[in-house]
Amino acid sequence: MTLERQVARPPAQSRGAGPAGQQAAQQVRRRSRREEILEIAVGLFATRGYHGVSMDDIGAAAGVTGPALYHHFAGKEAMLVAALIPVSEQLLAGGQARIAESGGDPAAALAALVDFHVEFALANPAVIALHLHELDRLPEEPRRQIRRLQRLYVEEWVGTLTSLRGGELNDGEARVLAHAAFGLMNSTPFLGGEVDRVRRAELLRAATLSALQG
Amino acid sequence: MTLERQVARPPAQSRGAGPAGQQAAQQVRRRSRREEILEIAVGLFATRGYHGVSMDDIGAAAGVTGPALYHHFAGKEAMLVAALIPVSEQLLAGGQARIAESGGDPAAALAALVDFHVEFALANPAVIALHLHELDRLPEEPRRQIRRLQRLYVEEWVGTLTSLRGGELNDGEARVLAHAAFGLMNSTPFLGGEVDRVRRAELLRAATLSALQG
DNA sequence: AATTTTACTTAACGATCGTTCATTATTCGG
DNA sequence: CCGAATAATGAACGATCGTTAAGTAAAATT
Repeated sequence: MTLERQVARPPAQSRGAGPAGQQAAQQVRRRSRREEILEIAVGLFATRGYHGVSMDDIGAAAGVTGPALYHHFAGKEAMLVAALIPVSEQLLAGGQARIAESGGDPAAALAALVDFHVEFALANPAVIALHLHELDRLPEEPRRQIRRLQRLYVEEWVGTLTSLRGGELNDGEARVLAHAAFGLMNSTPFLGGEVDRVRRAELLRAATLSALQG
Repeated sequence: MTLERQVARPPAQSRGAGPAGQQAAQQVRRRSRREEILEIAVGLFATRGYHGVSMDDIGAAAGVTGPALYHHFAGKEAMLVAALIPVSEQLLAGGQARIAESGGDPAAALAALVDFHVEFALANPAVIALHLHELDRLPEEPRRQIRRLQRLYVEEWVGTLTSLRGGELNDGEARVLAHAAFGLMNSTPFLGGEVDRVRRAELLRAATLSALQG
């Protein structure tokens, strides 16, 4: 009843419990333990919701107790922030880079944006879901920072769309279409297998481009 | 510190506290109190998450204390079920009706489905958001029932899509596109005003049809 | 007018949660 | 070999949560 926790972390016990943590200390610690725990927490948050997961749950999934997490994160909210901020930054940076590489051609920029976002969503379904669902669980300060990054990313899309269809769309309408495109491309975490990943990317790319080009 | 709750329910005090609940007892109870409370709860669930809202919160928003809610619902989970089941039923029934009215023409059926879903999403943004985010917070029994209804609704779309593009799409691929279309059309709760509702519906309809017709 | 029903209140319960604390074991630089 | 640093443990805290229970007052019913 009290000690049925260490389920994850395959060979485990390299720290703490076991008699000795001997071999391959550098290889096994390929990623810092902090990032390892963060990835586990993101998965739990994504499937059961931020409030639906306790610190003990996260610890158990990582092979430790709940309080042990406080050696890596200031608290539960800090884990959510640490998961969400890099996503917003990567999306914004990636979007800006794709536009810059398109040399002023709006059609090429849009295609590059769609390509980038579809790949990102397929590669990080859990974080995308978190970003969509759990942003409001954060306190003012970090939430505003994330929303600022999100807004900048959206504006990259809005600018590209108005360059392409400025005659028929004002900024507000382009924003509606941008969010619609995100909804379309971010639908990918909601379906497991059944269709090959490459084919799925192809379908989503084509559908998004059709939706945005009128 | 103890009695700062009755904020909502405009004239209020027709029951309980006040000296007398005199006029228009039939008109004011246009909807049953149960549905009134349910609508308030859905709004809170949608914006702050199921676990982010307490029974006391819901009660306070409805002008009563938390335990008073147990006269209308068996518990918190029962409120979520009562909110989600009718949505699934209405979507399925509406989708089947639109297809039946299209007399075997797949193109007309798809247009009718898109029209119906866009109108539904624009009319019920909070319930749509709930349906997307909080389904996993339910216990097995009602969750399975809702998922069954959802699946049947999706299959209506899949059938229509394969009738229309059967040469290029198998069932799994059509399912990916159907979910993508839902993501697109359900993006509407994520943007307040700025664009007129009629125009928004027009943009979403056109984008969805373009996305699905290849 | 008496009685049942409905809607609500306050108080309290057991459980769970995020977090802190004191302690212990392991790793590593000098 | 020693001592600081790191990582984790079990116990415990205050707070909050969903829920139950007992009692009250107005509305509906008879």
